[in-house]
Amino acid sequence: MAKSGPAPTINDVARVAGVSKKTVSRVINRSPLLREATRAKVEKVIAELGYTPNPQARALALRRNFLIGLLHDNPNAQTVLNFQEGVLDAIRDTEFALVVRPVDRHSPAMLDDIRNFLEQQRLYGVLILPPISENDDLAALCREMGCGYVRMGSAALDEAEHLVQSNDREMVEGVVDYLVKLGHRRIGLIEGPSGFRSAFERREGFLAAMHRHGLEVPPAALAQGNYRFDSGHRAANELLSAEPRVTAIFASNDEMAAGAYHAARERGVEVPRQLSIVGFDDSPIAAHIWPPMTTVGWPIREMAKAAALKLVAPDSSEALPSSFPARLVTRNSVAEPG
Amino acid sequence: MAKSGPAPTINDVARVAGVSKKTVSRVINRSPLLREATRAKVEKVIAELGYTPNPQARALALRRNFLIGLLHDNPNAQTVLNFQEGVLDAIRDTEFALVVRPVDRHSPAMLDDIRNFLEQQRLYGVLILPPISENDDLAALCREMGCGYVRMGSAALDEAEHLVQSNDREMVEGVVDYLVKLGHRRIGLIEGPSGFRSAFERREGFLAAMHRHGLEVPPAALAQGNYRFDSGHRAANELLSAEPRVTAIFASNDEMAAGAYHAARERGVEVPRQLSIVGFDDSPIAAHIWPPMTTVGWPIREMAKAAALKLVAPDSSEALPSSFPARLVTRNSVAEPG
DNA sequence: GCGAAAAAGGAAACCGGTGTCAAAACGAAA
DNA sequence: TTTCGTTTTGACACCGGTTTCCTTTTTCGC
Repeated sequence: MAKSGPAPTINDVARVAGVSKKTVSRVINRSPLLREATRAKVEKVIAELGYTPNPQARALALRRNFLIGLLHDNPNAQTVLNFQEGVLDAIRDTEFALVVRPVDRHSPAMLDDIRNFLEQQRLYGVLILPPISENDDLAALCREMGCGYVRMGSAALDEAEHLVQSNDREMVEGVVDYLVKLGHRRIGLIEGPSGFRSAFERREGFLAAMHRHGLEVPPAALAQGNYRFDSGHRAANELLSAEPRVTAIFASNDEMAAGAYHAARERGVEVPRQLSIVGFDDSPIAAHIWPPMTTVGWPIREMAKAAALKLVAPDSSEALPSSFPARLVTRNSVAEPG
Repeated sequence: MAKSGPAPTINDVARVAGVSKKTVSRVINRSPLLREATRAKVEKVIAELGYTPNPQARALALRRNFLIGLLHDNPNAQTVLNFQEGVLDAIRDTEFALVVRPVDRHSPAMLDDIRNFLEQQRLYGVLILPPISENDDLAALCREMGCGYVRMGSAALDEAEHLVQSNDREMVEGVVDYLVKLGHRRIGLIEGPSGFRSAFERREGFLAAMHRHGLEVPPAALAQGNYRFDSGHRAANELLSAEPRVTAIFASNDEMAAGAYHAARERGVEVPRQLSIVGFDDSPIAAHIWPPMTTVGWPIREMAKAAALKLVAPDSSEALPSSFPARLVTRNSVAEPG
């Protein structure tokens, strides 16, 4: 393995093995049209030289490359990072690589930025994380530019081939069932920002379950947040100042739930004895806050893996599920009311 | 801007503009050997056709590509993500893209994995985040493979051209000064894992400052952690069971400091009235925990930007600092003792 | 207006792979 | 041993850029 000098090329391999480059190419691509003896001979030389095909040359000749992009604008770092790891699980030992692109949802130039990015890099495809995965213009842009894409979402945002989905609505219903079973009747909701599909699904799940249990949801039990810590703090303050006070709060994500913890603490309301709190996402803060928070976790890493496979190997991924079940992570922020 | 069909190539531009491909290439590369009229003519056609050079073809011809890698194995998602954004700040509007590669520090195959990755992708260079940035074998591997690299670190790990550095040691000394000034005398340290340069620097800073103030550091005031939440919890329990009890704890990162919060709470020790706690990193948990944590923050995004520029534009980045000052972020986890 | 130097532009090869298609090698049947 | 039909293999063009080297054009002094 001579490591010095320029990396060996397909020509070097061909010359040393005494075959044509095309034959080497066939070996690399596992063509079945090869005699076993030839394959062995070439593979030996490849190993000796430590040859690796040049991905840029391959990309050029094949008119496609091996870069998959990750587009995100995410309030939750841990989710994004877990997602990255899940994608890596899928593409490790393949020639694909993952390029990331944080975007600014609030910038009016976002779509143009992304268009430039796609034009420049000519990605094989992109994976889109919520919340921007809910942007239909973005999906349309991908289609228009002939760029593969898979969206992550909490609802049926797109055709199955472009979607990996979680069942937020059902899970929220499960949370409400759980709280009701413990005896809670006055349950407050901290909603996510309007316009977000995930926020919508979670609210609908909440309202549906409350309705199913025959429980009222007065306006004072509904407060709006924006998925950020501060907004959860503010929203919880609203909920807690209404009488009769709610005995439980479901927040549409963990950050806001953590904000609710603060609000409760400031008011001398003890969690969970006087107030139960449930979050959503199972982000690290849920485990680290005191008392540890009961929340809903979704299998982000598996979802990421499925999304990546759907993009790079649509055939083999048909067997994989497109919808993933979240699960309740029970910790210590919930108790019987009173 | 005909968006349908295959993207226009340099040949299309040349044909439409009535010049040779070389001339178009000169325009793209801003060659000064061009008449203004020619440049204008070609640029007009480029704009009309919506032409973008194919990066794979460019990479092939130039024998280098425009991918920079991010190698990390990080306990802190927010840091990694901030870093990614900082890198993006630097390479936005350039042809570079950022490829991420989470690695497993504990895997014996790590170096081989990374070698394969570098061989396969032929990156322009890599950015290496702590803690694996402290791995000298990894740096040696990059050199051996002719791959550019810049390491982030809390000490002089490498030559200036390969390093972007924070001044952890000084900052920790500042923390101790601050605590001493408030009246603390018995201060405990939760160390990071041995073998980590950042952990070493932070400990040395701590010991140096204590020494400078003429304060003792009995063995019972030193506890070992591994940068994870649980280890902070355990270490704080050790510190808090020794008598006379420490009145302040400095933890080498925020996660461990959060663990110390838990330990204090479990023992009925009130923060900050009975125990002051200071963390390091200014990660989100520091702002979200109750009471909000005083900690040390470093300008990760600026450092990332500097690191990326150092890699892709070493000339222009000479003006940028290589060492960045951390700063104390004062919140509510520190009070006078007693 | 002329010649020379400088500037501008083009032809062809090349980067390292892959596709096409024809040639060569092989095996079985005659 | 020849023939014919498969398999294997190779020659060559091509992907979309850049580089080298050479020709053409322009500029300018005289």
